This record gives sequence, structure tokens and C-alpha cells, in this order.
Amino acid sequence: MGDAVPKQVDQAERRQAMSEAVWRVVAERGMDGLTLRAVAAAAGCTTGMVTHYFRDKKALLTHARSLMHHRMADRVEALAAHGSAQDRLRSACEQALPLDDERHLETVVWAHFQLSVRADPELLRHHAAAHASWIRRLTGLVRDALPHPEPPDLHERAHSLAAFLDGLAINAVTDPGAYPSELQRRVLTTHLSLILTTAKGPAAP
Amino acid sequence: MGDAVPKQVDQAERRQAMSEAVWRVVAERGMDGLTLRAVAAAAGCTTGMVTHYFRDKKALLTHARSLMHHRMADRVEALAAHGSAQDRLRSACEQALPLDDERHLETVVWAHFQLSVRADPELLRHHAAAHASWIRRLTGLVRDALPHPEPPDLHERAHSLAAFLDGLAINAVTDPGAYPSELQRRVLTTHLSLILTTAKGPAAP
DNA sequence: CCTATGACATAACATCCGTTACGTAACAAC
DNA sequence: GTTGTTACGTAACGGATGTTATGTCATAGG
Repeated sequence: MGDAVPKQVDQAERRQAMSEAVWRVVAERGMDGLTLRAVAAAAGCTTGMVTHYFRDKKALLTHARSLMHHRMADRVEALAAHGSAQDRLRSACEQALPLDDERHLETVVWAHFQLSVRADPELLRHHAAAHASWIRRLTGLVRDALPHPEPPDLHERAHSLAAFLDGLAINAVTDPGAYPSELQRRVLTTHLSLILTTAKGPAAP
Repeated sequence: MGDAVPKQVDQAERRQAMSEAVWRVVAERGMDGLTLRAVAAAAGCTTGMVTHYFRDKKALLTHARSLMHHRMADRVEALAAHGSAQDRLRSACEQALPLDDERHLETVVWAHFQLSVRADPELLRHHAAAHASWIRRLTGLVRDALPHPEPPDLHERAHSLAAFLDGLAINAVTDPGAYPSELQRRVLTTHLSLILTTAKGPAAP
């Protein structure tokens, strides 16, 4: 009984290719259009190959989800640490916006994944943790970009910025014609300048 | 051949009941969990009754969508016209946030509908028009709440507010534990006070 | 009363889905 | 070469789905 192990394919690479096919299918047809056959067609292979690398549909989705999460996290991690605090804040914000085709697809897929999280308690916990981490990072960036001492509503400003970014990204993706990247940048500029305001105007109740 | 027309049921009422069943199913199981049988079960009837009042699944979805749209539009329309400009602006913003169970469900369903718009060009046009109208209304409210003369970035501020509201609503709905209504109100207060700021702080690039 | 019609329930239908089983070819160890 | 394992493609399976057909009952007009 020999231990013959003929392994000439890069399994991780295949899995990634299929995950990317999942992204494309989700972006084009939504979660209810995500079928193994559609994924196989988008990946240019057969359903047999998909089931060969993933136990079942849930495993495929989990992998596609985690890969997307890593992809976005890596982009956050790769942000330049140099430059002024304002520059670093703006860079972090821009990477969360669908300013090019790649981020456009990411935004669509991420929106679908985020919404579908509601159906699975475990996914919800995972998402909540990731979101809290994102809020923490934004809070730090906003604090660094503001003059000392930090304002008492720092956390609210960070939350405001996070919500703004998510909303703008989704609006840009569900109504692409109305949100060219140039408008997105202009609105971001306005929002950042408001967030970094120190002297308050007339207060809202 | 008599013209017997025994019509003792209110068809509009039935259709609304089934549309509300659609909302509940979409909120609980997402778009891919929306089946005629699930809708019938949620409405407490049979699939035969559903097909009796709607030609096919698409007609059912269209009606549920349009009813939800009217419901949200009516709420906007019912906003108090009295009070200060700031009060009217805040009221308009609060009705867009999931501060109670009713608006929570509305937000979830609306998010699903908004995302699924991408798969249908006609729905996309409809959504774009509604969104533009919403932006216009917000712009007017912000202008009224700001001292004259209006700032040059008025439209950007309105877009910023619209994106913020959408994002906060979605965050609150995908991570309910982290966004109690009290936090939503606090963040809204901060955002509104920033939006209504006239004296600018350090500008972001 | 009688009949036509609307308001349903029930059930059958083809289709599509996820899953699983089976078959084949390629390659490493012996 | 032989063998055993991996890497697929093909196809079949039961179940779920949207749709359609059929049946039943109540009711309003004649």
C-alpha cells in the first residue's frame, strides 16, 4: 500500500478562482441567482469541479465570504502610514468607496454579504466584530486628524463617517449613473471637512 | 347569460396583506428565501390564493415593492410642516432611521429591494428617479435649516446627509445590538450639527 | 330555483436546485 | 508495468419551486 500523492494543482488557487466566480454571480444576479451551476459557468468549469473543492454550497459561500473579507482587510492594511493625518484619513475613506471597477464589484458583493448576514447568527457575530474593528480604526484616524484636545463627540463623528461611507458606497452602486467617482470624491471632501470642523455652528436639537 | 358579479372581498386589501407577507418573508429569509409557498404561509393562506390575486411571482414582487415605496413616501409626506427648519429637517431624518420595529422592518426590506434593483433596468430607472427626488427634498430641508446665504457646498452636504442616513440605517439593521435607537439619535444629532455648521474648521484636501 | 361567476383549495406539471454516485484519465510510488 | 490516489466530467437522484389546471363552494342576478 503505497502513499501515492499525485498533487499537481494548487488547490488554494482553484478555490480562489471559484470564489471570484461567486463574486461575479452575486454581483450580477444577487444571492437568489447564486447557484452551483451559475458559479461553475462563471468559473468556466463543471459543477463536479466545484463540488470537488467544496463540500457543499455553504462551504463555497463561506470561503468566498472570507476571501472577500481578507481582500478588503488587506487593502486597509496596505494604506500608507506616512503623510499627514488628514491624508491618511482620506486614503482610508477612499478605499471604502467604489471609485473604480474593482471596488465597485467589491462593494456590491459586500453589500449582499452584509445583508445576508441577518439570516445566520454566527455570521452576524463575525460581522459585528469586523464592524466594531472598522469603527475603532476610523475613530483613531479621525482623532489623529483632529487638533487636540479631542472633541467630546469623537465617537459620534466616527460613527457618522462610517455610516456616510457605507451609504455613499451603496448609493453609488445602486444608482451608478448618478454617482460618478468625481461626485463621490467631492461629497467625501465636504463630509471630511465637516467632520474635522472644530468650531460649531448652530446646534441641532 | 347573466352578468353575475359576486364580489364581496376587498381585492386591494387582500393584495396588501400578501404584500406585507412578502415583506416579512424578505426580512426574515432574504430574497432567496422568497417563495410563493413561504409567502402563502406568512399570509396564512394557500399558494392558490396568491396566484389568484397575482399573475405570477414578478407581479407579486412588483406590488409589494410599490406598496413599500408608497408607505415610505406617505411617511415623508406626513411630516409636520410646522416647527423650526431644524426641527423639520430632523424629523425628516428620523423617519428614515430604523428607530422602532416598524421602520426596522421597512429598512430591511427596502435594503433588499434596493440591492435587487441592479438586476432589472426598469427598476433601476424607477429607483434612480425616487432617489433623486429624495435628494432634492433633503437639499431643500438643509437649505431652509441653514442661515442665508446658502453655502456653495449645499448639494454636497445634502448628499452627505442622504448617504449618512442610508448607511446608518443599514448598519443598525445588520448589527442591531450595536445600534440602539438612542445611539442612532445621538449620531444623528452630531451629524446634523456638523451639516449645519457655517464656520469651517481645518479643511481636508 | 337556476346559473354563471368570483374566490378560493388542491394537486399535478415541468423545471431547476443541491447533492451524491459513478466513471475516467493522469501521475507518483513501487 | 502495477497500484493507489487525486482531479476532474457526467449523470442521476430527491426535493423544492413557479406555474397551470381542476375542482368546490358561496353568492348575486335572472
